[in-house]
Amino acid sequence: MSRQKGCAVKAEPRSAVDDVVLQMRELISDKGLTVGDQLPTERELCEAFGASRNTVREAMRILKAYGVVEVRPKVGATIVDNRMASALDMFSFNVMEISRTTFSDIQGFRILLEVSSVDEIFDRITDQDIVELRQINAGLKAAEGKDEASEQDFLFHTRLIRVLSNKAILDVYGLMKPVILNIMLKGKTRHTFETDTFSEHESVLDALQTRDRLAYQYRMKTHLEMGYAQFNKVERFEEGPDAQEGASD
Amino acid sequence: MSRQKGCAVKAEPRSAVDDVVLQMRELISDKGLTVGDQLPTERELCEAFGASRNTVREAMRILKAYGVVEVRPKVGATIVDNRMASALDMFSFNVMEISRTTFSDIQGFRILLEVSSVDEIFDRITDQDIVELRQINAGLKAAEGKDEASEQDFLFHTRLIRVLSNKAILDVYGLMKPVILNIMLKGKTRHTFETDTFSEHESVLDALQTRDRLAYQYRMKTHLEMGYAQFNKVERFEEGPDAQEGASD
DNA sequence: GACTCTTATTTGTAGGACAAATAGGATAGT
DNA sequence: ACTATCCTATTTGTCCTACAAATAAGAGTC
Repeated sequence: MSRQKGCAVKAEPRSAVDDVVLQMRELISDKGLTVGDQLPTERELCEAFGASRNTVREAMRILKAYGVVEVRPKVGATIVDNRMASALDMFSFNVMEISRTTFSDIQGFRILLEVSSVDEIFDRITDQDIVELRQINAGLKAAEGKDEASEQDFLFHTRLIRVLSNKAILDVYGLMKPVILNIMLKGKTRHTFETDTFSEHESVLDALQTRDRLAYQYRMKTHLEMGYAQFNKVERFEEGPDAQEGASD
Repeated sequence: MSRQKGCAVKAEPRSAVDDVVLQMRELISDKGLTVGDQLPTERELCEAFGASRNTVREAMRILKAYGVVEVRPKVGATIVDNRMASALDMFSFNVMEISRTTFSDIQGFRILLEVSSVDEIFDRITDQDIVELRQINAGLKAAEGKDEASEQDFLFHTRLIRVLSNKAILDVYGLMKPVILNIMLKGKTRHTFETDTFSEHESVLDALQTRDRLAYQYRMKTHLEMGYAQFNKVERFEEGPDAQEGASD
């Protein structure tokens, strides 16, 4: 009933939810809130904006979808910046788009990211990182089946990428996960993971540990191309593995 | 009271709203719905998914925020594709400083992609590519305003990336477009584009033409870091060499 | 047959209730 | 005195009902 509320100043025929979103944006910039800061509780926002809780919640959903806030029970809304991840997610709506992308593109992308970033990686990697990478690789060797092994394989590479401390790249990796897992599984057996993949990873880690750039680049590139070669051998140009895809991410 | 998570399909500890979003995505891809098609009414979705209307509405808000659906009273939800506009909107949020990390991440990503891919680029680039790149750069110089100039700037870099013939990388570039445009616009004037940016591009092209790898890498890296420096100059927040609180997550 | 009006349906908003999660204080044990 | 555990108050998550606003479709009128 009190739908007409005090906003007579600029009472556009905007929806109440959009109105609240706008007021929240103003609140954020007016108070100079940044990442890590908290927003008022839902009920406080209701009072402040003269809107019902439903309306405030729908507005909050928009901000969440934008990757601008994160909400936890009891704690409330915290300002974050996950917009890149949100953007990727919203464009992954056509999962088919990226899935149909030829596998070789993804693999070429990975070679670029993991091999060419050698300088950054060497600058940043710590002994602790290498310890954890070896643990993950041990987990790969101990994996029960192909699926678990490929998960560990993927984890190994994302853990490596993580040392770049670049969330955008990590997000992209997450987006490509379904495709990458597919590549990893193609033409491999559990035994392959346990032997070849494992030792390839180990040799990469050795190069990392001794800070041997050339060895790292050569071994990592060979490793990645190996997987791709395996893939080509089996698949040969066939396409369409979307049947069993579950998007577990 | 019927909050017992009726979906026994795969009862993950996901929120009900996220669950509905997922089911809607499945519905869309299962039925092969595309732009212009209608979704069932809210109440039908409630029944279909066993969720309350509020939950369905919040899920719908997410899809709306993603620019995937459009809702009109009485008519219902129509599938659209305004994702690019939504992306732009969500990155227009940066009245706040929350973008610093994102910006540096993206810029680091670009350096990795455009500088480190030098071998691939040199292998593949043709004279025709360089001709077109010079045309685009001429367009940059002739641009009317900042916005048009930044578009040309972006086009220049995507055209360069295009020679990699890697759709995955190109797609990722497309996704990052809103952020990249933002970076380009920060601390630049139309004049800056016309002089500095233009000549930096030209020197990069010269290096490409003469196949001078070192010069290419140096110039491109400098060019990209220049943009980032401009950005920092405006923000005026970066002090220490690396104040990374990269405690992961 | 064309126009206007009513109606039924659907979305938009409000407000209340309860469950679930949890931060922070209260309490008990050593 | 200090730690560990439990309790409570607060906050988000979900469901429900009710009504207003918008509007497509059909009924009624000229």
